[in-house]
Amino acid sequence: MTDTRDAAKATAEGSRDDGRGSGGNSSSRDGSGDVIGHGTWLDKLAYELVRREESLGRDTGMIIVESGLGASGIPHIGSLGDAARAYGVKLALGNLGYDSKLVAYSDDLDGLRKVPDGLPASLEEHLARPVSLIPDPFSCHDSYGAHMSSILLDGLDRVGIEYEFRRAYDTYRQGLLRDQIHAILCRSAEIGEKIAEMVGQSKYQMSLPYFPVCESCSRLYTAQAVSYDESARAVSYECRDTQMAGRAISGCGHSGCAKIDGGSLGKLAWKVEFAARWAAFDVRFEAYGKDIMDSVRVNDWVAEHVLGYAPPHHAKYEMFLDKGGKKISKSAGNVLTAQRWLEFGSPQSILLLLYKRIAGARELGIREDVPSLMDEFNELEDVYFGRVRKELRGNPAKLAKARGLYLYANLLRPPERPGAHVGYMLAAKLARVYRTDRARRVVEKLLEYGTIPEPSPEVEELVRLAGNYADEFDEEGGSAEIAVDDNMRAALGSIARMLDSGRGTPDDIQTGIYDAAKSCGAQPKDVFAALYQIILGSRRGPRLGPFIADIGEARVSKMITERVS
RNA sequence: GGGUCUAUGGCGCAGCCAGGUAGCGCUCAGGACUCUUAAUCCUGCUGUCGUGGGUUCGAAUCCCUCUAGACCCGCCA
Repeated sequence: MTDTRDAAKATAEGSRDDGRGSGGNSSSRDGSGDVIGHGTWLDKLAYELVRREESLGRDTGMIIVESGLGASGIPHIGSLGDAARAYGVKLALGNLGYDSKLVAYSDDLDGLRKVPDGLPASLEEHLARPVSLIPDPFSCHDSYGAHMSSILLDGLDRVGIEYEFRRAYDTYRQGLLRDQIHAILCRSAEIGEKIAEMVGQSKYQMSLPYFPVCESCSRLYTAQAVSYDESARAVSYECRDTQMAGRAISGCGHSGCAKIDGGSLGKLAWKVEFAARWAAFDVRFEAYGKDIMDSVRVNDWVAEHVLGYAPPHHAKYEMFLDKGGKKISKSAGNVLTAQRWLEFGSPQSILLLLYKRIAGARELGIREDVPSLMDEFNELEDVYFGRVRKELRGNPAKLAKARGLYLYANLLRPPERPGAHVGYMLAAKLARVYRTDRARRVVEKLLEYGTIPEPSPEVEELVRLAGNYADEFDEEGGSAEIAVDDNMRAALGSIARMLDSGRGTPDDIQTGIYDAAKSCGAQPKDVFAALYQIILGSRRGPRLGPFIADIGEARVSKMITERVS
């Protein structure tokens, strides 16, 4: 890594940012080189990309990064990840001094191959039709495809990602890919051979890598392109029965001729479509999931050798898995959408998840990951604002990376000062106790504890999120066992009676508990622990006197009685 | 058949993609503090960083081998 000082770096130095993140740009002590940008994988990727563009001699005036959005199923958090990471590269490029923008491209001309679980079976009749021609089963958008895309776009909007939206439907209708389609179809035989050689798929040795939409029944895939007329720039096809996702789909028998310039509807096969788009839109970066690795390899070859366009720089990522280690399915049952995450976690927590790293698989669950990412964001904020954790002190590269990660999680627009840091689980626990008038009462408690100096909208938002978490993932803590011996029983009984008399100040209650424990020969420590167990389901908790006064003496008395008798 | 990822104290994980003292959370055990701010603090659980090689002054980290598990692709897009 001795070659990291060059023009790109110099440009990066010149760019003005917040003035803090660049503080880590000093040599690391092993002398292996300077930190690039903000020291994260995004910066490294952007740097590599720029170097490559320069060696290719391409213009870097406006670098397009692209993300493809599936529109055939409910978009899960992995789809958001593809776009968010591409946007991260755009930000890193900007930080290095290059203009860049994200194109979000909806594959809304893809055919519906399978009705996702949880959606009406009436969609069956539309199988193999382009999703942009299928009516929206929820009747709120122009089409099925538009409905699905809108869910993802809403997610992007809510985390603050900016993009230029494009659709396959418009792209083909406007004939934007006509030259690329022509070039590909003219050399389809050679491409078919190459695909067979590269990935073992023999299909395109027999048929053209282009799917017209049958003008009679408006289905894709059944309409099989049999020949291409180079001068007319049209494919002739026959609509035949075919197999799709393991089931038979009937063709209508229609024979037709489809122009490739937008006059007729149709699309390229995936194995060659990316290449056409990259060349037409001048895409310089596109991330991809490992499930389409083969397609990307073929597309790279097609771009390079058929279209004469050096393919974009890539980054491969693993799928997000759910906690069982299964791929997150697109069926409605367990889809982890951005919207669902945002019920419990902040936009920054989602971005932190996606920007933290790209390599490696990860199992993802809201219950486990939202609290830790929410807290991790606070830790990074502390690092960024100078309360450096000691293990980072001796390592400038890692310090820069931590700060950089914070910056990206804020989309490079960090706040002026750190927010109030409240542990997520603490907020959730308090929210679990105070279910009515939650925001006000939890904030009151936090003030009382000295956790926060004053109420703020951010804290209220945290309470709202943590409250949703508490409601959704309510741990029935009452099930834990308490060792109740005779002394303990007597003490708890005595406390219950005291609470029933109901005239205690918080201090009276606190003292009363202690006295009851001692007079019954029980360890106060154990009695307190038992009470926490009964009330909160945990071994510890807030100071009990004020706490019990807060939630109601009668209620606590009842909880004790129910538990001990 | 092809490919990718994962393997780190009792449990769960971070660190790896930019090599530099093996860390965090939880749990458990013991101790300090004669009622506890969500108490706090101390100590311990003696980690062959899956195996075997290689590169390096130095490897959990980079390269190769092997083992086990998971996932993806297999003529759908």
